[in-house]
Amino acid sequence: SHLSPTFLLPTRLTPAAHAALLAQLAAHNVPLTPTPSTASLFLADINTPTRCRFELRTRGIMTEPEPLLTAPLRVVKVAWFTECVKAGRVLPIEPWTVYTATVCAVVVTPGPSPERVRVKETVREKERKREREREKVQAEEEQRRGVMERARRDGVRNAEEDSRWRSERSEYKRSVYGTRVTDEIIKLSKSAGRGARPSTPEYEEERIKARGIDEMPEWVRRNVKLSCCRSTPADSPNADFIAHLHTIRDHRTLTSDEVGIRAYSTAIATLQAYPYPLISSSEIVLLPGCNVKIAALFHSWLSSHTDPKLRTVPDVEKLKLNENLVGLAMLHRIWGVGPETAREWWFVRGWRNVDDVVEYGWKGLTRVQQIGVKYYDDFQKPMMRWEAERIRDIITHHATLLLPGTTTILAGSYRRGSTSLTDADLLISHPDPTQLAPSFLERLVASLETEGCINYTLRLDRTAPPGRTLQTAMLVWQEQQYDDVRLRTLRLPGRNANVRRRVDLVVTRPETAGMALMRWTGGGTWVRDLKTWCAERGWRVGAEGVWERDGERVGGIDGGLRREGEGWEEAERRVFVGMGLEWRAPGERCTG
DNA sequence: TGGCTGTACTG
DNA sequence: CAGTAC
DNA sequence: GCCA
Repeated sequence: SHLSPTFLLPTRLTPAAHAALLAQLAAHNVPLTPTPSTASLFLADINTPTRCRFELRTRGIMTEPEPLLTAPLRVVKVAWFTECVKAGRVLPIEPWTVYTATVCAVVVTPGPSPERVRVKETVREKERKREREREKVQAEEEQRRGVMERARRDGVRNAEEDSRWRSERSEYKRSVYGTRVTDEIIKLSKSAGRGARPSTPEYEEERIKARGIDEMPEWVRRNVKLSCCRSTPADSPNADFIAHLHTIRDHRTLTSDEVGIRAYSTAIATLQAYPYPLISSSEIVLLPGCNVKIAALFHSWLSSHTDPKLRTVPDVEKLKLNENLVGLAMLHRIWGVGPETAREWWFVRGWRNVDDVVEYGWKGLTRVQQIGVKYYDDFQKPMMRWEAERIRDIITHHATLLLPGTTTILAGSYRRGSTSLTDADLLISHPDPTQLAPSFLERLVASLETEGCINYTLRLDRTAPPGRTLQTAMLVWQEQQYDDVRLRTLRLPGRNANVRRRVDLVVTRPETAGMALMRWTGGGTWVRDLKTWCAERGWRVGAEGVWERDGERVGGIDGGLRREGEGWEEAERRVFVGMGLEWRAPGERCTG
């Protein structure tokens, strides 16, 4: 009661905890104020003054640090209050005070009010929780019924309902019966260990129909889980089914389900590496990174239709029709808009399309989001390989003017062989380590800007702390090729109709060229597994791809560009060797 | 039952 | 720190 | 969601 107007900052509090605390504060007659600008005491779960200042600033309250005795405003740990309650009396506030300050200005920001922030959190959390619950229920149901049980029952029912499946030599029939039998095998071999299979005569005939562990690729038999240790081509005989897993992973992305993203990425990478058309769900369970859930999805897909071209997974189709997800995906496609922002715009602000974003929120967007919105359409358009090559040639030209002897290579999906690209990743280096000044990237970007090739710099690593060997720039590119007719007849600068492209530049010192090339060639899961591979060996990847063990550089790994005319690929090859990995052509790293 | 690749910029 | 990107 |  003798306290000043108090505001509870919701930062880092769950909505439930926030609400509970508010109720508790009210119950103890703490004078709560609904507007932070009128408060002089803030309760918060924040540990640093810097963060306090930031939190207040986002609420339009500009502060300067001020000594405790004279400060009119202070931020205090929530724990102070809870301790007081526990002690049954008012404890000294000083030990819990994180930040003391004076207010220099209060700005009425057009941005979200604290209340909106709170609402935002609530909605977001609810959404996530709802998703989690839904999936948990679904998963439990899967477990309860059991893949095997379901496969068997469905197989029987289908066979009885439709005599076609019995009379025809349809692949479907074979697969259903194959499923039945091999599920038995899996059950046993999973528990008894790989390769342990029942050899009773009644299985002999059936085993021919479904692929057994002995007929699996070598990496399956060896249970190789990391995609960097096997070949993953771009084309898969199971592409149709894999596409459904992609849909689920996209959903997990939009709901910020990190674990789900990881799990489905692993499964996708495995199936993408699997060279045979899948016959049964039991076959899937043998694959590393795939288990009953993926098998259930496959079974669902397999039994959805006799015609492989028309097969679907009902649960996935529901996702595709979910208008919330469709909307979120659309907003998420804006460069600079991740899952959090997409959810806030869609659920809290109610923006339904990119035009809504422009109309109602333009001023509140970050700079890169504005650029992302501006070129929304262009950035969706795929780029042909020759375009990436042109970009490479132009940049190489400029780089060489700046520094003769510069060498470049296109990485990313271009190097993996994609025919259509979403961006161009260009690596730049020089065989002589003494030649690459820390400012090289900045000067190169400046040069390209002067030339008019670059519209915007989305991000640029400025001159780096000593020891950094690698710098990146993320750019918006537009080829300077004007409308010739207008230029000649009207003598006007024609309208440049060229599509804006995303271009990433990576300048690496020659010592780390091989590593950088690996990193930027991808794909995503491949690189992740590469890091896992190294972590399993006690190796660490430094920021610029320097390989260390206990602070020492790992012996034998030499991914440097050599002066003697050796190229990028050679450098990368030596990294493979040094890490004890078999060389994989870029086209075999298509982990999706 | 815990852990999941790892780093850097921006606001 | 949270969000985003590679 | 899968694995150790």
